Amino acid sequence: MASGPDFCPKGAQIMTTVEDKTQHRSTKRVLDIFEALANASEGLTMAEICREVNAPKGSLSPILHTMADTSYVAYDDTTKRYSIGLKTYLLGKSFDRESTSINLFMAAMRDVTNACGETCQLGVLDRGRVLYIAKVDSPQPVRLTSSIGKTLPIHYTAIGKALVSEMDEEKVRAMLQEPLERPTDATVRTADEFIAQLAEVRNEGFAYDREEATEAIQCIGIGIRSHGTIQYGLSVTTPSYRLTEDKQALIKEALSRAKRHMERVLA
Amino acid sequence: MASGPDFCPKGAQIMTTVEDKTQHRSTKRVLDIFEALANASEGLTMAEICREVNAPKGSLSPILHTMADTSYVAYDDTTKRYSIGLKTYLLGKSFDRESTSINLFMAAMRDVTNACGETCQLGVLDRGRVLYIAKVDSPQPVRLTSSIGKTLPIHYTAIGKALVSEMDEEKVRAMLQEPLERPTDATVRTADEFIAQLAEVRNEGFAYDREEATEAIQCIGIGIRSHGTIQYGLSVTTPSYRLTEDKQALIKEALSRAKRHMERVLA
DNA sequence: CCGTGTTGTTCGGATATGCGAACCTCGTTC
DNA sequence: GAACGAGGTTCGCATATCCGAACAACACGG
Repeated sequence: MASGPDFCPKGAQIMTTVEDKTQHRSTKRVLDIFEALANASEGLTMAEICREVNAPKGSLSPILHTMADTSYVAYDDTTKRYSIGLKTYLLGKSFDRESTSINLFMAAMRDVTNACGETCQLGVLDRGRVLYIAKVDSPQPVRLTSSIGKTLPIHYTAIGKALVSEMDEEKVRAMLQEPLERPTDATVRTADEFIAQLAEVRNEGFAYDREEATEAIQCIGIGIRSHGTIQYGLSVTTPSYRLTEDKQALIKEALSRAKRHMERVLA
Repeated sequence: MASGPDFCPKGAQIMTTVEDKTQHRSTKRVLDIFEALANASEGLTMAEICREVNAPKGSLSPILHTMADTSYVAYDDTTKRYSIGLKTYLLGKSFDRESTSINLFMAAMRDVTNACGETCQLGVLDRGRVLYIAKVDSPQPVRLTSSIGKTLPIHYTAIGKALVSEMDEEKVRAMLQEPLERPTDATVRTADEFIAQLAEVRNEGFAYDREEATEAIQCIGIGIRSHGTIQYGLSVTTPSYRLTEDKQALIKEALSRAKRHMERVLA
């Protein structure tokens, strides 16, 4: 195969982003629609969906119909907006019925939040970024908008650093999209700097986000191991002014305890 | 239409069931795969999925790859089984984040279960059947397998009767698949009988399943109205031996109270 | 009542997807 | 180690899907 540079498995695509390889187009569309709808709390019109998934409405029309007919998406006739449907909601339910681990994780996270009074988050690596999959809010006044289901880059999140701390350097470099996005002045500038930080994470067992994602907010993270490799990242988020020495010790202790619990569950 | 026996909109299909009309095939496949995986707690092999969705593996392969690449399904390399993935779980989460009503419904249902000590269920109409969307278990020893996400016919469920009690007779008849499935001796025999029951439901405000679905189990249901029509059905399930006169009064009171709460929420 | 901006549908040619069977790669069994 | 079965991939041809633009339906504002 690969008979020349003109080889292109999906000829018609415009190839704006390089991310698509040998994906099944229709399937990707369905999933992209789900994702777009999940991120839009008020629902989306067809035109908006077209923009999000980068497809003409003529193509999306039959897909949306099928999804609506089966209640996987809901269609509001008065507002002309599509949103996540009941069946989709139930799909998710069936997941945490089966996968008891998620429930046990949540229990461990509640313990952490109880112990240190701060928000606790759980994330995994998803295509080079941190995907947040669970959160237990601190009892303190709410701040951070809930980011469950959203992703952030690995290079300015404690969970991200924890997740990749033991991976091969090349693999990690491949995940970094240079130039590195820098939401604050404290954000790491270069891949080399980032790689250096990972050595410290390995040494200490904890990963830090020192106001690198958001001003005046810090995180402490730890990696959760399963079958030999770090699969999950657990973190505690706190405003800097509350992060005294004692508090930091408390948080680390709570995280370590949760790590032990979770790793026992993961067998 | 029906210009001849050779008319067939999707030529390649074998057309075992008559249910497909102008659905987008690929989309339906994706959704069917989701549904199959959701119903299989231990995951499915590719061959099993092929049977479930009635498609050759050559066709499903690219679809499953795409779904797995994006974490919407999980693939266990050692057991060779596919199951619902993290992203799908998060889709569901995003639903109850938006739709606050589901959470408020759950609160009302917990109140019902607290008040009468029995299992409370919530369902909607989905393509002529009752789709169970939420449940609060009674504190009593567990029995009924959880049926969230599953469907049952309308003709032997209290929720089903409540849901269709105010609909046009023809529409209701269209939902009944004759001959009527009869899981117990008490199950209604004919469409006419069923239609007659609905008049009673309208009169009394409550729908009953008197051991029509399962021996020795009864349900009392009530319809929840939104924008003028009954959109949800709420029910309490209890073993017959526990259903005394007093208990029945208690249940009806709890259901009525929940109905008021829920309808206020629905605006 | 006509522009203008929506949402959504239709249609024919271009092209990706689907089917089915043969093939591959492992384990297992005898 | 040959035969077998299960999970998965590949490939050519038949065919369903996609694109894009034009069209239809409706709402809103002047």
